[in-house]
Amino acid sequence: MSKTAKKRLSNCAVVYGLDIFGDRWTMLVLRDMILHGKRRYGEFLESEEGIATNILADRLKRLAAEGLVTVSRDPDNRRSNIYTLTEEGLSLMPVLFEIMNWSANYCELNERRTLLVKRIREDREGLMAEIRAREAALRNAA
Amino acid sequence: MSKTAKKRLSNCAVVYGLDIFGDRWTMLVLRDMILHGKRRYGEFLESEEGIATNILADRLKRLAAEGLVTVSRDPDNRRSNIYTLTEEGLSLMPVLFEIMNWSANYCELNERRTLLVKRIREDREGLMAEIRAREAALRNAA
DNA sequence: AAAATAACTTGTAATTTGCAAGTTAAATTT
DNA sequence: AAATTTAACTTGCAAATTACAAGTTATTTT
Repeated sequence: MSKTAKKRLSNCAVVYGLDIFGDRWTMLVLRDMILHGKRRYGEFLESEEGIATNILADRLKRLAAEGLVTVSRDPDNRRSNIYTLTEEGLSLMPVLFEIMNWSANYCELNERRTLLVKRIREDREGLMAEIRAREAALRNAA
Repeated sequence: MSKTAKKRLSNCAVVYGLDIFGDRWTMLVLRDMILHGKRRYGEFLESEEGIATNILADRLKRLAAEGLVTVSRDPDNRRSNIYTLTEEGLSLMPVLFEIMNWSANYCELNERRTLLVKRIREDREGLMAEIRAREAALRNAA
């Protein structure tokens, strides 16, 4: 039995979640999709953390395999893939926001990020609704 | 500049948090401390995921270095170290609970774990208060 | 004094990550 | 139509990390 399958059988919610999205690079891709609306391979490459191309390809493949994103060809530019968050992916927003909320107590953020954390703390539901509306609009435009 | 220092300067709250506690084994140690009240090296080794001894030692050292736990000698058995959550460590409960909440939508849990998630969803503040009271009692007993 | 316990450390094989160059399909330019 | 550029990867390989198994050290128990 593969390591992944064995771990799935542990039946622990923390293990389950960590195996699906807990990887550092996976979380950063999800951040870029959720917070910045990024959808294309090249956009993820532009993030300041400098992810390697083989790692990005691998993580996108895993996200799709796990059902957190869907992949489709851009009909206007068939060289491009478009990655879109599913409901399962979007429902990770609370996890992402709690990570940010915690970190904001302990690290120094620039003004833009400080405002984002303020919004998470004061109007988290509103922010989530905005992000969902943005994703719905993107899906309908396709 | 070391990789860790370089990443700290990214000033992103998600990166910051992931670098401190995002590692899979670190999260599992935190789970054992928060949910199960584990405090000793041998107790962490007993978890069903089967962490390697060198990895456990490394993660406990990092948690202490980052200020999420403190280490002290058990005065009654000086072979033992006692690991205790700090406020910084305890304040990760929302992150842990959101991971569990998310996972419970997608994986099958046994009855005990299902009840725990139910409690997180229905009385998260009560559960957090209980855990904090337990940790305070442990600190006072020392 | 000898044996057992608790918490590691060490050496090393296996696996993963990350770098840099290369490949393929599709679009654009010449 | 051919050549070049673009977008998204794949590949080979070095470096780093993980995990296994045995060993070490300090302390307690017998």
